[in-house]
Amino acid sequence: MSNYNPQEIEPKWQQKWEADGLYHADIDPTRPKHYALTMLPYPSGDLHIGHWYAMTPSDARARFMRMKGYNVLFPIGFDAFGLPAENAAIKDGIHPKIRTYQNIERMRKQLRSMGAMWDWRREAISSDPEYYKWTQWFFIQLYKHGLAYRKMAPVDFCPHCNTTLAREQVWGEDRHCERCGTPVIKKDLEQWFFKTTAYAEDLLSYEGMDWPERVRVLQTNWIGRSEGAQVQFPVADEQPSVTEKLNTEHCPPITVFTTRPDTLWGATFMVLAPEHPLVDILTTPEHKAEVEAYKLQAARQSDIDREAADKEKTGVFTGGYAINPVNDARIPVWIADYVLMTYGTGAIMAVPAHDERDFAFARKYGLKVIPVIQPEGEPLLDGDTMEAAYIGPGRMINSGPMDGTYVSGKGHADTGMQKVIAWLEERRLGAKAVSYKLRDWLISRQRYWGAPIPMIHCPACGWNPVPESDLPVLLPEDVEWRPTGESPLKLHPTWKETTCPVCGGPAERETDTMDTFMCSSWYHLRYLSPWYHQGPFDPKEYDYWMPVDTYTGGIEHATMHLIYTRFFHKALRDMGITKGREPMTQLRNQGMVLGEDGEKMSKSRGNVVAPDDLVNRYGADTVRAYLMFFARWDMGAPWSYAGIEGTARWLRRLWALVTAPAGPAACSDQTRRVLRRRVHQTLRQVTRDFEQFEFNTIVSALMELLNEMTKAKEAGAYGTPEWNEAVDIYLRMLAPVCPHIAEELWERAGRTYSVHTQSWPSVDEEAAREEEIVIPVQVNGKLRDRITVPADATEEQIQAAALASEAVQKFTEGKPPKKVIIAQKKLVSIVV
RNA sequence: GGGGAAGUGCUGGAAUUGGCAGACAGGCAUGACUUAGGAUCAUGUGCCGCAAGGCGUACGGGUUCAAGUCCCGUCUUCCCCACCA
Repeated sequence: MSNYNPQEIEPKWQQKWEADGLYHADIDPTRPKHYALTMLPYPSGDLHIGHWYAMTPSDARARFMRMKGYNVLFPIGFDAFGLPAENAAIKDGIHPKIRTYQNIERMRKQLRSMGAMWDWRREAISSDPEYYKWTQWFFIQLYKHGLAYRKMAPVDFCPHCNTTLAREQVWGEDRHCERCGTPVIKKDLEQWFFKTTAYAEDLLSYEGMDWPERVRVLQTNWIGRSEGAQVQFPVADEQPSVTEKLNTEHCPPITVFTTRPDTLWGATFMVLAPEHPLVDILTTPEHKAEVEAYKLQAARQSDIDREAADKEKTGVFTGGYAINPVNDARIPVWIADYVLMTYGTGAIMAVPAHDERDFAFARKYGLKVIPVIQPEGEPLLDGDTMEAAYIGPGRMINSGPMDGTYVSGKGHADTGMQKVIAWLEERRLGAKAVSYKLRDWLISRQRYWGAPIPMIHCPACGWNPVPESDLPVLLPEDVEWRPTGESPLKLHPTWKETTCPVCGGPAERETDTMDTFMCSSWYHLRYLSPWYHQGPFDPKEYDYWMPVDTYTGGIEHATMHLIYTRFFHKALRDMGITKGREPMTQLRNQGMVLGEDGEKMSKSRGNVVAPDDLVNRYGADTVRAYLMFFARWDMGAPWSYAGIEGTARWLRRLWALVTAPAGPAACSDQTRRVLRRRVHQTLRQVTRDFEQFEFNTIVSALMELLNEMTKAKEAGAYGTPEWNEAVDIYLRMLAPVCPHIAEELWERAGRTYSVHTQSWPSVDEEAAREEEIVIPVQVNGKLRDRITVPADATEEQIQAAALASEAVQKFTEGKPPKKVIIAQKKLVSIVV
């Protein structure tokens, strides 16, 4: 008998599986398919324990599904474009391409050490020209369908990374860069956007999707749908300045979005965002200086400063007036930075009596407060003496024709509200409207290491896409990296020079590259056929494998990648490129492995756990099993070196139990029956836990069964048919968790290669059934005894046995029971 | 300020969803084997109590024969969003 030596058996089996193509997934119409996808890694250099934590249970689940009879596709690749490689290049001069592909080579080796069932033939790398050719092609499709457009926009800009950031890449109260932690600044740039907002409504539906509630809530809040009305407020007093500036008699009305049209009669002033286009027109000469100063200050102010103001509202009067369309009241127009140009229409009607922010502003600047919603059973509200805005339900007052209408207050689009909207629509003063917080996706990045945006600008013909036959637009390799804030492609002497695809005249390429979330929005499609050249994917492969059945990854992508990829799928679907409502049917998120100190792992803290070291010391199987065992997968936990010993011990004991010889079989029928029962009970639980992604209890159930088997072996069960079945089923259950030791022991047990092509055993319910059951007996809610009865005992028999118990009689003190409850044969409860 | 998740031994965590709280591990203690052990095995390990027994799932109430699980309130921690009209 040899000792368990993972360093010997693991590479051996990995090589054999690879050589045999054991994990190749090919179209097979005779079997149901299962597309198991785990989020692809960024090639940072070394595989992190977090990658193991995310990927090995996903692999185990994919293996389980395969044994269940599914044709399982479990692919892998690299999200290889991105900032870190380029930032490193600026620092040490190593070309991002060289570094990235070196890292990929290194990480491939590390990934292989997991023993996962990846089909490496389907590997896709987003920085390969054959890959980003299609990323560019998708951009052009989106452009052609009006979903990509260019506009000047104030963007968040990281002065350290020298690039723009999407809204979701700006983190924290100090609004710092997701990658480097530097506080971001605002900058005005011409940028490319995708119209994600066109799909806001579609993205809010999760019909038919098995996604965690948590992710759905995060996405729903992120999309931020509000119902209300748009209302036009005409500008009052056509001033000479207005007609002059506009060259027309009439100034356009100020349009506002409100969720409280029922409070329209209480609108006593208006507030525009400082950037609002009507500000200049409305501002009177005597207020011009003040308004200009405020605008300048607001523009200069970073968002940090706005926060630091501790929500103290500031603003200035423009001197202009608007007319409240419902009651013709002449109301002043102010500007204030608490109104955001990026939400709604960039202008609000202020109803201080019923909105907290407007109330604070009105009190600060002495503006009128008119209550229009009266809470029932309360003294009449008085605008001069109110101490806070009233946002609750009540009846409309001071509202002319609407007086007496009941409304439910903030956040309720009730019938009262509908009535007001209908009234507005009848008079063409406004209309029902929906507003979203979601903004269009800014995809331009002023960086080198990304997919070039395939657009050409011609002085005569404007912007046009690169002809599809010219794709890919290749990244030049001879570039310089300088932290200038401009794309290195712009500084390249010749790269941007090209000809216009329309007129043939001299033209310039777009020098920005695409946000890497663009690359990762469709990688699950490239995996289908990375060898395919006629399109982004082979439709045959698509029709067989899509949609993704199980998608696993971190929750941090809830409002980024997971929204983008859904948008992408839906946009492509409407172009006839993809099919179905959604790209990923089921989603499961793992938690995070923290350092031993309970803090997030980081090099600077020195609490990083290197999986390579663990594999060298314990073997991949132990690391896999421990990562599944030591925490609830969806929760994560701090790492513990102490805990892994227990898992290592378990596999050593298993090895010894299966490989050590034993005497001839000589054991009771009872021992054999009990062994078989335990095996099938464990199988039942493990099957259920795999289905529900509860990996920690899979391992603990296998540990328990090993303890039972050890006892059975001591009782002489070795060599019996029950023993052989136990080993057989045990190794099959172990195979998804610890593929190497399962394969080795399977071979040593004399079974045919490979354990991984075996089917998942089915539970023999008859064998799993208990013959006798132990039922706890409570008297007045307190546990007093346990009785043992045959499993098929009737409730009457159980009750009789319970009442006959000495311990029970002692506590009932001879009194007749008032009530006896037998709960699903699990417990007897006696009340006296 | 809004939304969400969680709170169980010394530690990680179980509890088949209202039915024996603490499975399985780690740690610790005692013992065995050993020149040695980052090896192995055995036993014990929620708290109080000599015991009978009592008490125990953040805290306070409630529903129920029965509550870690359901309801109401409070506290703590973490995550996300945050002037969103």
